[in-house]
Amino acid sequence: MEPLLLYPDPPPPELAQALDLGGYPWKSVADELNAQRVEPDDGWAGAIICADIDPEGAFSLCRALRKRDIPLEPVLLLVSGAQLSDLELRDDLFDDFCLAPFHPRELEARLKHLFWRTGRGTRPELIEYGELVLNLETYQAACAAKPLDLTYMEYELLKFLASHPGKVFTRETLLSRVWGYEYYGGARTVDVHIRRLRAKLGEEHANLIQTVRSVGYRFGQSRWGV
Amino acid sequence: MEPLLLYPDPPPPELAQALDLGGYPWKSVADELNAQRVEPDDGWAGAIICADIDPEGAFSLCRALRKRDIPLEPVLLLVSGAQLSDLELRDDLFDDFCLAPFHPRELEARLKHLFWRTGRGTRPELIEYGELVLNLETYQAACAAKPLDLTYMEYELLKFLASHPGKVFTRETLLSRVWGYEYYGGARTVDVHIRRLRAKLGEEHANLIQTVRSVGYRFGQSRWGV
DNA sequence: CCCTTGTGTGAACGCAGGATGAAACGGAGG
DNA sequence: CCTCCGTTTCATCCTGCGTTCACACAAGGG
Repeated sequence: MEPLLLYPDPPPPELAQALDLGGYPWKSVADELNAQRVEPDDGWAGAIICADIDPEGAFSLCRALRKRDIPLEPVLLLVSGAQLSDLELRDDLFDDFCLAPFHPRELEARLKHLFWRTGRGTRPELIEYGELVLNLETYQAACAAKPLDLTYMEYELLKFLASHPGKVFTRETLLSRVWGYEYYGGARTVDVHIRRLRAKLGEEHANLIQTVRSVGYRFGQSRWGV
Repeated sequence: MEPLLLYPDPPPPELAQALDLGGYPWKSVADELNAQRVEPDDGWAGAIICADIDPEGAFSLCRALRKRDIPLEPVLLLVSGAQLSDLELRDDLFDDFCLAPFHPRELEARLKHLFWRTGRGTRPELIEYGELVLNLETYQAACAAKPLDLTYMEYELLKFLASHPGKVFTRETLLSRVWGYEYYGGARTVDVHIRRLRAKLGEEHANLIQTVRSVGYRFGQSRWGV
């Protein structure tokens, strides 16, 4: 995901913290010139402008962002309660605003709704390990940029293993955690699914799933290296 | 100025008071039927839906308002902090939201900004995906420049799927989001509608809707391709 | 070296979940 | 009241895939 543009530089610590916790990358800038210089190749994902410290600079930056050939959006404004009445005259400079001090979850909800409105969609939930990527929303998996056609149980098994890399699971544990607690069937079922997963991962990545003899299976490298 | 639609009936006293002080006329309604009965000749100016008391009724009213021939907008949602995480999947049901308890001036600022925004018609009236086009204003659909004759439920289902391309939905989710929360019927109903959609899309585009076995259905491809 | 134990391999079975066809239901309009 | 059309439900068929087995192979221990 492209980073968000933040103003001022440095941004308020609680803002930076909220974005970091939410997993949103960001860069802070001091003015429009600075913004152009550090702009990533793919452009900004949006902007969060903090207007309660330096309103003048904030609004002038908003104006500059909007005057670009491709206006930067969405723009989320952080304002204090005392500034609410000033917003009316600047409706065109921002897409949404949030009262400071804000609750991190309100900020995230506003970001998500803004991204939805502006058509950028929300970030998909992903599990990544090396070249392997699992998209939890679309139930799709890919390895080395090549999509894997996994069945339901294969996907669930791989998802469970990949979300605990390095950890060894016995067949019984896998059966109870992936198949369900009340499951009662042969433990060799796990073997077969592991086999099919390895086959679909391809020879090159089959070693992502390792056998730990007389114990079970492990995804990825152990912490001590192999 | 036309009145605002308020929910529930009676509305929270602090909401009514804030609007009265701001000089905004309003009428409160108990449901969509009620809303149609007391609707003024010139229509509503917008809606403020309080969702922290009765979320079910609130969201179902939102949906009804959006499904009108001329969707009611703007819709401002009042939510409690605990509901923030629920908003993500209902992005299409409202235009802005405000945390309760709210400051009267924040509410007014949001209203003003909403009126400004909607006055310029920023709401997307088209959904496009590949050769498929949905015109939300005329309730018409076309695929490969050929018009599709869809029934109401078919259109609603396709609209919902196409506005979340790539994402997988279970039948239960589809029933609750497209048919409505209070819907209680067999899940196979979804299958039949999917079948008809695929048939009307034609053999060439039937694969726009994919079956994810033992999970549900997905519209379109993910960004990795198939 | 054999024996035991544990895992990889190939193939077959059987069932659940989805597709399909058709009939019943219900509301709107004439 | 009847008819039409959209929706829902039911019954049936079919396929994918999860499960199981039998066997071959590898590892480790005495």
